[in-house]
Amino acid sequence: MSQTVDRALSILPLLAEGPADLGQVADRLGVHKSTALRLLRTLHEHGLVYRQADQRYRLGARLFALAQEAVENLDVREIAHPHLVALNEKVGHTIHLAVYEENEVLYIDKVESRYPVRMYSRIGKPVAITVAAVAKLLLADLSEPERRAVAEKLDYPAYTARSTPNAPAFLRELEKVREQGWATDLGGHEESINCIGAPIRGADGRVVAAMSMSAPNVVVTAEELLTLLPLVRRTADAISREYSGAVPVSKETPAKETPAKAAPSTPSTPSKEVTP
Amino acid sequence: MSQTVDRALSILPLLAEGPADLGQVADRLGVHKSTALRLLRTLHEHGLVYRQADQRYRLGARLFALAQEAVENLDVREIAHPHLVALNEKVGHTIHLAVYEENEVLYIDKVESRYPVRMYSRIGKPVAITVAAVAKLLLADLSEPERRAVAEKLDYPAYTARSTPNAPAFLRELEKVREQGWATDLGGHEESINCIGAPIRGADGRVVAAMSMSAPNVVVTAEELLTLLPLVRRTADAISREYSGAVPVSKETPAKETPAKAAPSTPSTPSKEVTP
DNA sequence: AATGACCGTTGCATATCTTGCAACGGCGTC
DNA sequence: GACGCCGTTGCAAGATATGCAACGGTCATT
Repeated sequence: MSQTVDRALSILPLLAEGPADLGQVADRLGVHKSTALRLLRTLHEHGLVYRQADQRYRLGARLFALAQEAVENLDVREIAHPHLVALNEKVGHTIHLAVYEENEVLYIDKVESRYPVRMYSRIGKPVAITVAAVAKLLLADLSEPERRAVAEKLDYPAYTARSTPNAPAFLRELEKVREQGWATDLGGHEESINCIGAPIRGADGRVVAAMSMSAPNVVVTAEELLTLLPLVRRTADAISREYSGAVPVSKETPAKETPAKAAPSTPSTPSKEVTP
Repeated sequence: MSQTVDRALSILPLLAEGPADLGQVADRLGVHKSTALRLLRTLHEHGLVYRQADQRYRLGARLFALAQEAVENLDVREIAHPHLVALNEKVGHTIHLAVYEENEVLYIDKVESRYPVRMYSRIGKPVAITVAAVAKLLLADLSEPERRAVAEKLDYPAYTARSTPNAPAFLRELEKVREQGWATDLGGHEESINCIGAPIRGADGRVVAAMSMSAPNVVVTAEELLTLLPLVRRTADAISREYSGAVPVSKETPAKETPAKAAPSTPSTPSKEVTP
């Protein structure tokens, strides 16, 4: 809606591919060099792009800082983190936390496995949306027409033989996840890795986030992993309760029923917070 | 230099403080609501801001993705990472990697301590520039006038009694670091935490990054930590050599076979990730 | 239930701000 | 030494962003 800003912002994904010089940027934007120069200057002043020694432009430092602050403002994350760590310390496997936003599912927290086998995933990375357990959980909560709309638009890459092949299969899977209240990814993304996940719900029952536990076959089989499902679900439920306004329980005593905050229109508690 | 873009980008740090509605954004920008609306729309289309259920705006998902891609395009990081992991596996302490950019020092990689004691730091977070070992190393490499210019502009927060108190003291410290080729932070940021660091140099001898090892007093004393200095310096030197174009030594260095090609414009290896 | 206030949204006319052009200067190459 | 390449700047023309005023919806108040 604003041409100038639109062009300026288009530079960012372009630079994400790698450093580029003025001419390249101008060409790919389809504008005159002088125009590109001025846009880059403005981005530079805001720290979003950085000019390296060879005069080429790269994405800048403030981008990290912004992303960092953004992720820290997500209150689900704040609340969930200690629970995730506790679960990780109990079972040792990798724990992920993810949210759905604007047709994308992305990890917002992760606790690394204690086992030497490392997985590659990163906070901020978009998730393989058609197969990941957390993605299924988050999408399953959408309304039926929404689910269908999303499912139609997706690609269905065949990561493995067990990847979700197409939209109908995906929708069936979402239906199943919706009913049972938990999800799995058994080798759907990487042949040797299984995940189980559970939803985290807000006071109104809507799914606000999803968590999962992942482990490679070489550590535990899928069946063994599934025996941990109750643990995962309990953790997710505990997070849900706390997120919905319940007082954090002191220990692992599932404990006291605290009156859920009934206020439908949550008083605008400014979620202002300061990082030490 | 471009007013429109300037205004649009000013919204981002504003939203980083927390969600805000249209009126607030317009006020703080000093523009009409309709103008703010159009700017926000453009930002929204690019995924940089997200509109949550209560209609307020937040920083968006693409911001993470961009920061992520950006950090992965840093070739120093690519090269250093396996070395950092190896060092961490040997000694168990937390390892950081940082670069200097535009008057800021920021972490671009981190390998967590194996010990239960966690430290507070995050990739992307600006470093406590006046006390951190990595900051000293990076600034020490600047020319004398540059160092002075930077040192004058800085604030010198007294995190602890051992924090660098002022510019002259900082410049002396930088001089010392410059001569000895390594740096420490002994309780300058957190009373109970010590760090030792070493510089990573490019082919031309300039410092391109710095790494450090951190450990709390309760795990090892400062003296014990200092006995690990040779290990840190060797690791840093190994990274420097590889970054300068040398073939990775086959010894304990990770098995990443690459022809001795110094080309820095290496296409980043598509990072495999695993879905929960 | 009706009213009023608030907030986000839209169409439009004005004028501000951006754009492309052409020319300059630095730099490495032929 | 001259040429070509790339980043940079001043300027005029015109496209584009801006503020205004009005609309419509939602929520709180009476």
